[in-house]
Amino acid sequence: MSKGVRTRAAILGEALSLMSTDGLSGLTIGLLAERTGLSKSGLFAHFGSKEQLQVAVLQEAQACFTTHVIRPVLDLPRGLPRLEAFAEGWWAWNRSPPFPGGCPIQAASLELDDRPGLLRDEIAGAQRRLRAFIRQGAAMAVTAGHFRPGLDCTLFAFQMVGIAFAQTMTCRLLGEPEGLDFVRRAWRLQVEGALGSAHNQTGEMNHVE
Amino acid sequence: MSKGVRTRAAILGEALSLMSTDGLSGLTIGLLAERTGLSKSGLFAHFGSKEQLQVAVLQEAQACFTTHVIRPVLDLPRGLPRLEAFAEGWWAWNRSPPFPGGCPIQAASLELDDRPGLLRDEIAGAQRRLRAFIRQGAAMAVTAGHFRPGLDCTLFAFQMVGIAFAQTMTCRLLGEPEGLDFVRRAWRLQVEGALGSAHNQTGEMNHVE
DNA sequence: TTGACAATAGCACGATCGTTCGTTTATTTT
DNA sequence: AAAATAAACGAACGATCGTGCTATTGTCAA
Repeated sequence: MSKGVRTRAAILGEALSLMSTDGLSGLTIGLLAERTGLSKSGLFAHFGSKEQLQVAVLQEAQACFTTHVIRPVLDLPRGLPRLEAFAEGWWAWNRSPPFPGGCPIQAASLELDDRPGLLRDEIAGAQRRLRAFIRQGAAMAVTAGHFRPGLDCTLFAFQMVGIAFAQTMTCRLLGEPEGLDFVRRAWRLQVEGALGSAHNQTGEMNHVE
Repeated sequence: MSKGVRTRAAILGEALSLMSTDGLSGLTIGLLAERTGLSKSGLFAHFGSKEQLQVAVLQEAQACFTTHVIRPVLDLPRGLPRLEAFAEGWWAWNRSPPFPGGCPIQAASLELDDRPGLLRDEIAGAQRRLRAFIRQGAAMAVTAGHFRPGLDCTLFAFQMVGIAFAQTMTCRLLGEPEGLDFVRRAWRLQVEGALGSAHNQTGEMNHVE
């Protein structure tokens, strides 16, 4: 591993921290150079432009998410077990990601949604891949007989994304300690609504007399 | 209405548009002065500091939301009718608010969640009030017998906020035209899960044989 | 160990940032 | 209409922004 890639990695790590608290627009070359102990121009040479730096940071954020949340659950059996583990891992990531601030991808999603360009394409791709992962996870649960046939897995992914956003708002913006409870209960309701008919007798939602 | 308040209102209107596309951090005094046809210093004098300008813009955004979404539904009967109308109004607001970009409050919620200060307090207050409105709306539906007794109205609000965020991501970032369908179906599932037992026989979720 | 090359520093640039100040122009009140 | 006050301007400030250059330093293979 040559010197170049090593410092580049260090820069990206520091950039992730900075971006998690100050957002993509708060990620400034001067500030980043100061925190990494490099000169502005020395740091700049690694990326060639601000936009390429931003793209690199977004990709680094995705890689970090994959390492911390996605990869660990791939060892688990397909279907509900993997999906449940992923959910728990995701909630943990959202509450306390390996950065001082919140999840950079979530923040960037709302920051960039009205500004077409390379950056929005990058973040949109990330969100599409995440949704596809959830959708496929739900589909596996259907195949395995955990979830009922005919479940709309795309809608399932949509709902799960919503829970994640609501969690960030509750836990980070409002700082409510019981936020994680709501997340788990909302998720439980969603899962119970998707279960096969064999398991559909339990849960808060069923008040059929 | 004196001259001062009139131009101040014009400034805030333009500021809302600018903020909806470029975020709070993209709301710059120079740019705003250019768009309103004022000089930088002339505009600046209206607020005294950048932070006070930002606070004023956040408050203006709340007032706008109240006018467009909250107030119209207060004429409707309490309980489910009002709640349903609010939902439809909110989805419409999220998809196409009266600004060129997306909902500024949603964007600011994720932009500011890690930066304590006046601005975060302002936006956190806005979100708390919104949640309280939803919670009370659900509570009225319980009182009216539309929703089942014992419904957790706080959780209900949490879930609804999640749907709204997921909608913004789907419709604005990903640009999927069918996004509104998912919103409505997710909302329908949530409502059906909250109905009183008299209505609980219908809907996608019930596959009890 | 030296020569080739990658990595970093230093400096300067035009632009824009938020902010202050003194002045001038509009508006309102007397 | 004149006096008093409010509103807007123009110019400048130090700071920082992203981005070019030209050196200088460091790293790695021959």
